[in-house]
Amino acid sequence: MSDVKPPPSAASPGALSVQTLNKRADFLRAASARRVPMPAFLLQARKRAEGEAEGIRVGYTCSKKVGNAVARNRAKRRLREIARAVLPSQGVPGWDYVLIGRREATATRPFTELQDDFARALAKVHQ
RNA sequence: GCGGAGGGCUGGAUGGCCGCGGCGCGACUUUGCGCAGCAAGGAUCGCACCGAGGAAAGUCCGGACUCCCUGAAGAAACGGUGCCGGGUAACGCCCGGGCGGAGCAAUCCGACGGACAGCGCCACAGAGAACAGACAGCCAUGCUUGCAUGGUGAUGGUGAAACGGUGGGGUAAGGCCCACCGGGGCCUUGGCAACAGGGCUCGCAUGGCAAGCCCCACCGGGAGCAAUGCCGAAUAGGGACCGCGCUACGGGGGCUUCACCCCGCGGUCCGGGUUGGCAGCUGGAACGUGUCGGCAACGGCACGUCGAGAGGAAUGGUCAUCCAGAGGGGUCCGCCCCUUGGACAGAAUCCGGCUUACAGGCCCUCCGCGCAU
RNA sequence: GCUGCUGUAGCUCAGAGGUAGAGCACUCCCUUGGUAAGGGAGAGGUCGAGAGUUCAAUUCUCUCCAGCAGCA
Repeated sequence: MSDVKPPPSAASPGALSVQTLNKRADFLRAASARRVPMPAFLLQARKRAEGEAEGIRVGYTCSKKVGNAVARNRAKRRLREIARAVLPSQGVPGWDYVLIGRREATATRPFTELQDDFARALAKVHQ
């Protein structure tokens, strides 16, 4: 807040832009690629073909198995929050990521641990 | 003080830091006209404001609003409602009253019309389960002394239920007679009505089930915002059947006419394509306060307020302090310290209800018991 | 979001207001040298849950709870 920088002249594409997945086909393709299980979520990821889309894309899945509407929304929000915190620095452009919530665990695991889990899962999926 | 009944309100608070959705303004940027600028857009940035519930839930009722069908109304069919009166846009909801039941009471509960309009069912047991009839028994008469005829329905056993109940008198026995209770009919008084009170009369014509069919009264056309309308893109410029036109128009062969072919219009179905945008989309039978009418539900009037509009779907993450709550410890009994920790649950066209889920907290009214006065 | 449908034995399904059944599967026995088939016997059920009507409810009525479909 100290120095108000002038408005950016152009929307910076590339590493910093994170888009949200919302097509069923994208989810299906990601599901058939690599997956890394974690105590509070499951990460699926795939490297897109050339020219398909730009930047990092991420999707969230919380099915009815997670719980009622309140539990599902809460899990989705926490997943969004860790993605916002971790992906700009540790995500790789050209990849699609899908985060899948788990019952109880996604909502109750301490936030810092959840964040560390995600960082470790990303490292593992990139190898 | 203890126990209980009814109703209402509330559904953690404050502040950092980082984020999300909407709308407005500004910046930046794209496109078009054109070049002062204007219009439309943007997945970017900044600022300001707003941003879940009492149930947003279940989708059980009732509407508004759209589309479809239909000449109007009515009937039939089907479905629903069901004591009476009122409230309401409407309701299966709410209020008041009646009747029945529970409770010492406050109060609570009740699908609560009709069983002489008709049909049906009532297993097992039992003599008999519904216009009665007679297994045992009892009584009388007859005599071939254990049978016949007649009377009786008080007694027995069965059953959920047995053609009123209890008591007394009389009789061979028995509503045969009487009293009370219960019931039917008629009249009458009060009440808008449900119904209640009173009088007279009838020895008593007579189970239950209508959440069985049904009768009576009243209500209801069908589908749903994924409705529906518009724009764009893309594919096909299709196929089948029916009806109409059957050459008046267009095209073809043809000099022209007739005739023939392609075909034209409408409807239904099938096949193929698109899963984009905008509208519908939130100011309303709205909410708050006051006042008037009404026992009340509710209504009238006046003033004030604007309170989410997403679209793979926004309210979050984290930290600190406080406030309830729970556990432990200390205590000068005022309290202090540590740990833990926040019910049910998330708008999706919008309203009125019902039902179901719910940690706690606060307030009001009333009843019973105990104590004191 | 809206609209339907279904819950009965381990599985697939019947069922009428009066004692819950069928087929497959399971257990035991017979048959066979042995297995399969066949025959006989047996076990297994809060009829999804809770209220109500009825003398009596799995069945009738209401309210919940699950599961499965359809609609752009």
